[in-house]
Parts: sequence; C-alpha cells; structure tokens
Amino acid sequence: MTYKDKEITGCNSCHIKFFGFDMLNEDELKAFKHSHCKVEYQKGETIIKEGTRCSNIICIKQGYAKLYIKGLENKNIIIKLLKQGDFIVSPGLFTDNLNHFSVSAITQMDTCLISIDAFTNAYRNNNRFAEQILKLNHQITNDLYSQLINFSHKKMPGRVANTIIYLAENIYQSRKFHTTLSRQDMADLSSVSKESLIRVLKDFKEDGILSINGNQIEINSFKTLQNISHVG
Amino acid sequence: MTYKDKEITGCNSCHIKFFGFDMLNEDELKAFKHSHCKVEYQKGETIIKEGTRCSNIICIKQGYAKLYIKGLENKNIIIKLLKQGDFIVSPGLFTDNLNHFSVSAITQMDTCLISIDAFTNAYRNNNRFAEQILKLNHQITNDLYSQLINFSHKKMPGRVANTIIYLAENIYQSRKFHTTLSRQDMADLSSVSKESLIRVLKDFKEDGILSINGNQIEINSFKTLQNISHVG
DNA sequence: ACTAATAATTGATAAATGTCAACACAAAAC
DNA sequence: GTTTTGTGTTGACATTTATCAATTATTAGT
Repeated sequence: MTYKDKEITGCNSCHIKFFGFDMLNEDELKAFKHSHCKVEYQKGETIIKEGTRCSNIICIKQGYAKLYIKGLENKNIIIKLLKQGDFIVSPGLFTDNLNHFSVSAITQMDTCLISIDAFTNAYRNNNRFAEQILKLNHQITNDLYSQLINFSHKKMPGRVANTIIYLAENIYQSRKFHTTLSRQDMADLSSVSKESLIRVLKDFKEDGILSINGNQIEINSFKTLQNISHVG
Repeated sequence: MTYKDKEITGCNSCHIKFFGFDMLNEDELKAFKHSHCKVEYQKGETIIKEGTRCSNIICIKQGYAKLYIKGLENKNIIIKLLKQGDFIVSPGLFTDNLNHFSVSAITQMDTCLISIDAFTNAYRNNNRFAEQILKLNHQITNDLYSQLINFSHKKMPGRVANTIIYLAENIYQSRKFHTTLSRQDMADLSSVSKESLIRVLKDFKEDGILSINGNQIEINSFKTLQNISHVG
C-alpha cells in the first residue's frame, strides 16, 4: 500500500474524509472505488427522487444539497442540508429498497456514487464500519427528535431562529454567510409559510439581530437568536 | 441443544419473538440470557428516563409503554407506543451513551433487560443480526419522517385521525379497543393541546365516525377517518 | 359514603399563523 | 431594451389553535 493509497477514504482518490470510511480495509476500499461513479450536478438538479429504487450511496465531495420529503398539498419539508463530507444512505436500505426522500443540489456539486452492493458488503463484513454506520443512524434519529420538538412546540420565531443558527453553525460555519437557499427553502426548513418566514426575518432585522441583504445574512446577536430558539 | 432451547429467542426462556433475535447464535443467546434481568413494572412507572446513561436493551414481554421526549414548557411528545415483542435500543448507543427519550409503562408490564454489552457484542460479531438492527433503525427513521409530515402539514383533525388509526391498526390491532392512555397522552401523541384533542374527538363522535365511551373507542367509519388523516 | 385529588369537558377569548391578492424586483428570454 | 417569468415582499384577512377559567366526572383515600 503506497502512502497515497492510505489517504484514500472511499471514492476515487478524492481526499475528502467521510465519517466511518477510515474503518474500511484495502479490499473494501477497492470495491468502493471499483463501483464508484463520479457525477457532477448543477444547481437545481435532482440527485435522489423520493419513491425511486435506491441503488447508490451518495458521497458529497463539493457543494451543497437539500434533503427533503414531500408533504401534503405539494409542500415540502427540508430535513437537512448536506455538504462536503456528508454521505447519504437511504433508509430504504434493508427495508423496501426505495428512497424515502429526495435530494437536490442547491449549488453546483461534485459527488461520488458508490453502489449499494459494495456498501452492503462492507457493512456485513466489517463490524467496525457497521458500528460507525449505526452511530450515524442514531445521530440522525436524535436530530429528528429535535426536529419534532422544534416543529411541534416552538412558535415561528423560534423555528426560524433555529434555522438561521443551523445554517451558520452546521452548514456555512460562519456567522456571516451567503446562502443559495430561496426564501421558500428556508421556510420549508422551518416549517412555516414563505410569507411568515419573510416576516420573521424582517422582525429579526428590525430588532438588529440579523443583517440581511438578499441572500447575504449576518448574525449580529447570536445570544439573542439562541435565546429565541430555546424559549420557542 | 434441546428442542426447548431452539425456541428461545433472547431473554429468559420467554417465547416472545423479538425482531432479528432469530439471527443470534447459541453463544450470543447464552450471553443475552446470562446478562438478562426480568423486571415487572406497574402502570405509570418510568422504565427509561431521558438523560440517564443507557445500560440496557429493554425487551417487552407483556404490556404497553409510551416512548416520549421532553419538549418545551414541560410538554411531552409521545413518539410511539411499545407493546409485546418490541425492544428498545437507545439511540445513545455508540454515540453519547445517554438516553434521548423516556419510556414509561401505561399498563402493568413484564420486561427483560439485556445488557448493552451483550447486545453490542452480538451487533459486532454477527453481521446478520447487525443487518436486522440497521433495518429496524431505518424503519424508525421512516416513521419519524411521517411524523414530521403529520405534525407540520396536517391540521388537528388529521393528526387526531392519524392517532386513532395508529392505535387501532398498530397497537391494539382492532377497530374497537380500550386504551389506558389519558386524554393528555393522546394529545401528546397528536401534537395538540388536551382541550383540542377532546374537541376533535367530540366532533368525530358527533359525526358518527367514532363511538366513544371514556377510554373505550370504536371506529365506525374507518374510511372517513383514513380520508381525514390523508387530506390533513 | 364522604372528601380530596385527579382527569375530562366545555365555553370564551386571544394569539399564532396561513392564505390570498397585489405589487416590487431581479433574472432570463426574446 | 423590452417582455416575460420567477422570486421576494407587504398588507388585509380568515382560520386554526392554544390558553384560561369554570364545571363536571372519575378515581383514590379515609
């Protein structure tokens, strides 16, 4: 094994770290590499469509995507955003083999698709890898619990504050960021109507908590925002 | 191995089937049996308390429990009910080792507690078992997605209809059932206030969709209920 | 059986939030 | 450069829903 090979953590010699992939052995990595497809997506393109058969694990090398489910009356709920280093295992795996959510690009994206078979084999034969995957799943479950609390107990300002904090802390990793999300997207992330989202954002701006200029957002008072989010 | 041993699927010679436990080999079953504690709970008792360390897998041999998370302002969200044959793996496993939800008995219960260590070992060494556990986790994730749609897009009648259908189909397995859930519990399951739940139930009763007598509920028009649930 | 405590119910009210319509603005197409 | 199309914004309004207070059942304790 050359030094270069050691740095590979899954797909096509890219040097992005994917959680748990460091547990894979040489053969498994080879299988991953062998099955992989390098695919580029443009902003707005659908990567996974809810209801289709799931055949790949999607690894994100570059760019941002939204993961969302279809709700009622053509409304969507954005479960989360995905960025470099994230990978998506459809919860259809080992159940009905269908995708239970859609994923679409919100920026230009570089991805690496790994076949479900290679992934399944690694999961079955490598218990340290399997442990990481379960760990990941448990985190997803915990996140969904928080989401349930957000959506059922918090009022609009709390939910929107939550979304802004999520974008700053988890996604853009800066309190000043430019987003490619539309207002509708941010509304779908907060479970409010587009109009309500805009109004809450306006309130935050008038209160000096945020500076907003189109899609450029800056958090001026993180503490206040956090407080609004916690109290609901 | 005697014939009797063959029928054991996990805890203390009880003949309850637990999903995935049939994948366990003799040694693993022995380890499960060795670590197990047979515990009886009374209605109202707390089995798992959110925030505590998770040290057991809880297998339900008899009775019903509610699994819930603490939300804001002392309000709870009941994620689901548990019954005979269900077992609970805390999503703290492999992450922070803490319980992220509480579980309490809503009837007298017989349970069997298996140590996390025995479970973890089986998960690590038995890939067929691990596969079933991931499968279970994926189902949990999918259920939470549905829950999110229920809570964010459906209005009260839709959410309550959903709860009644859930109780009839998944829990009591009959369109006529007696529940030990309080009105507050049913409200927490539907993400509405107790008063609102009562009003919606009253409407359903007046419309002839349900017959209600205290905690005795009968679904008269399943189709209507289903329709209310789907439309939201 | 009587009292206390808890749970269920009802009505009135206020708060939260979605919907609709109109309009502004920006990007894309011609 | 003008039209078209999509997105963002605002205001008025109706609906949904929680909250509060009061009342009635029900259950548990003595």
